[in-house]
Formats: sequence, structure tokens, C-alpha cells
Amino acid sequence: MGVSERKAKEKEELKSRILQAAKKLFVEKGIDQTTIRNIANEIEYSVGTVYVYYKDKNDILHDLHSQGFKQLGGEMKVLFNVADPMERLKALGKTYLSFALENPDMYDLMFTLKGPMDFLESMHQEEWNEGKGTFDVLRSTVNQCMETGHFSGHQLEPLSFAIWSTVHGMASLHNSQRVKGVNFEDPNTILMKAYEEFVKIIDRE
Amino acid sequence: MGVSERKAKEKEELKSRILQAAKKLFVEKGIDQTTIRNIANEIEYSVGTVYVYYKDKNDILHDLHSQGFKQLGGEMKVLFNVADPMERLKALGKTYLSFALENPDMYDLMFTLKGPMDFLESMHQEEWNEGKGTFDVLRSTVNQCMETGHFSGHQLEPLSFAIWSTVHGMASLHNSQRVKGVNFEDPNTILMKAYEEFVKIIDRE
DNA sequence: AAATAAAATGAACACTGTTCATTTTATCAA
DNA sequence: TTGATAAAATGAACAGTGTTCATTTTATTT
Repeated sequence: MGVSERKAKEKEELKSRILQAAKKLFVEKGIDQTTIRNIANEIEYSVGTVYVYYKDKNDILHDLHSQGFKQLGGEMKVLFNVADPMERLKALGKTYLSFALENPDMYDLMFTLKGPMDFLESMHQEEWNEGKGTFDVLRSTVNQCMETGHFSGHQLEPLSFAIWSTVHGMASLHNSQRVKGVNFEDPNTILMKAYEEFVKIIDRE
Repeated sequence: MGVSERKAKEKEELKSRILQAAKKLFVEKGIDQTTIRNIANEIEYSVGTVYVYYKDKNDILHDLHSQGFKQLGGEMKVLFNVADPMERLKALGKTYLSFALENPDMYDLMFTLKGPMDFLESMHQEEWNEGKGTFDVLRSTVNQCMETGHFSGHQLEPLSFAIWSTVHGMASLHNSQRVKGVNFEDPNTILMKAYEEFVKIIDRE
């Protein structure tokens, strides 16, 4: 049946248009300044149509959050070429931080806002596959670092978590406007300098 | 004049009652589930009255954020007794992290939510004194660590920022439900283990 | 061309933060 | 005590939000 296939494709396409409109408006005027009516208006459909394709606003937030993880995952995959695990670890951190600074709204959606997580819960889906997948990349890299003699005396899981926390903390403080309140240098500069201090420390491990 | 003094005191008192009602409701049912009408109801006044004492909701959020910093500041002051700066630094981190885990809503208000910062901006008050004061405690401690031979080859400001980021990152990931999505241990346990890894690392510095 | 299924609609609902003309209460002077 | 004045409290009204769902429009099949 060619008709139902075409219909499925059209549905997928309109859903994707809704998502891209949402992303555009989020970046343009912020997530909580973007309403369902705005999104509907952007694609020239009615409010009701948005609810045909998405359960609720959190559904949209979660879908966009997943898209963000695909992008970040793609940028991280490039670094699989880096043979030395320690070099790869440092590069991963830099990539992660750059992603956060360049896509603050997306980063918020992926790692701070409740919306996407509330959606998972409402679907009785307890697994956060996107987060787990990304953390796996970090953990396996740290594991290889340990296998090549680094981080001796450390525990893999908590250490990986501490490293994640460090870069996430930088991104998060920057994103929530807490950096500029404390230091009057350009926030991006102080952030990158802080990352350099982090690199100095783990370079000795 | 005794009358105007008494009036000023009464005003101060009612304002404080509004704040405490807000805090109670925030903890009970979450910040964005708490409405001005809820708060007014809690103290048995009308909505309008709340707006006599607070400019808007962000004003309340900011006031509560300041109260949180007073509490955290108090808990940190206790550690001034610890003579060795390195020991003090580690204790500061633990106190900071414990505060975040025990007062998640307050921590959110202090270090994540836009509300309090938006209020400052709306008041044309560019300085974030609460954050600066707290960061000063960390920086001066790190400075003393460096003066006693630790962290050689590091820069004070970015290093302090990196340390802040590490503990904030732990608190933030926990607070936004991202820890339990990735690791099925008790989130508090993995968090404390991660902090121990952090301690191991800076103990070598 | 009629019957059926699928998709899109937008008015309506219950809620939000916020305003401000009006009412109530307290203070002070005659 | 009374009337004038100032201060404080009020809540209806406004413009906005996310969400629902009976109704209408469009497309497909018979």
C-alpha cells in the first residue's frame, strides 16, 4: 500500500516541522517565552494540530533534548580517532564544554530542565538512554586511561562522575548567569581558563 | 515617634511572613507549582497584599535566594576554625554539597534558576553580592592553600572556579534528576563517592 | 457520488502573574 | 468624639498560559 506509507511519511514530516519550529523559537526568544500557540503559528497550523503530534509541551522538550544528544554524540564520535585515551578524555571535555557554550538552550534542555525528565516519568520510562549512552563514552574512556596506568587508586564509576560534574558545573554556572556575577572577565574566557586548570590536574594523574 | 517605628516593624514582619509562606510552599510542592494565590492564601491575605510587599514573583525568589546564602554562609563560617587551609578547602566542599542535597529547592534558587538574577537585572543592580561573597571564601581558602605550597603552577582565579564547578556540577546533576538516570545506585551514595575521588585528587596537589 | 476514515480546527476551560480603582482600617487634629 | 487624612488591604479584571475535544474540513475508499 503506497498511500499509508506516504501518509506516515507526511506525518513524520509535519512532526519534524513542529520540532524545528520549536527549536527556532527556543533559540530566538527562550524556552519559557515560547508558547504552543507560537509554535503553531510558526508552521501555520492551529494549536490543536500540535497536540495531534505531541502529547504535551514536555513531549516536545524531550524530543528536542534527544535531538541535542544526537548532535553531541556526533561531535564526540569524531574523537574516537584519538588513540591515546588521556588525550581523548581531554578532548571530550573540551568538546562537551564547547557544545554547552554554543548551544545553551539545548544544553539546558539536556542537562538541567525538568521537562524532558518529567516526560519520561509520565511515559513510565524509567531509563534515560540518552544520558546513559553519553556517560558510557566518558566511562569507557576513563577506563582505558586507568588501563594505561592513569588514575591509579581511583574507582572508575565515581571518578567518571566527578569528571562529568566538573565540566557540567562549568557549563551550568555559565548557563545560569552565575559566572558573570562573580567575575567580570569575559565569562567564556574564565571558563576556558578554568578548563585548563582542570587539564593541568588530570595531566598529573 | 513610636507609631511609625511600630508600623515599620509590622511591615517588616508581614513581609517576612510572606517569605516564609513562600518557602514552605516551595519545599512542599515545588517552586513552579506555587502560585502567588497559594502564598496569599497561606498567610490569609489577598493576592494584592503580596504585591504591596513584593514587586513581583522574582522579587520573592530573590529574597529567598538571599536567605539561602545567609544559611550557607553560616554553615561555612563554622569551618574558619579549621586551621589547615587544605583541610578547610575539603570541608568547605563537603558542607557545600551537603547543603545542596539537604536543601535542593533553595540550592536551585541560589545557583540555577533565572528568577533571582532577572530580578537583579530589573533593579539595574549588576552586582551579585551573595555569589561574590561566597566565592570569596573559596578563593581566599584556595589562595592560602597555594601560599602553603599546594596547587603550584596553577592560577588562583580559574582554579577556584574549577573547584566550584566540580561541587556545583555534582549538586546540579543530582538536583536535575540526571544522576539517577545514569547510575542505579542511591544518588546520594554515588555523589559522596564522587566527592571522595575529587578529594583524592586535590590531596595530591 | 456516497460513505467512511483521517486530519485539522479553534472555542472553551482552568489556570497563571499582575494591576489598580475601590474599600477598609488606622492615625491624627480640632 | 468627630471628621479629615493617610496607610493598608482588597479582589475583580486583564492578558496571557497549557490543554481538551466536539465540530468541521479534507482525503480516501467503496
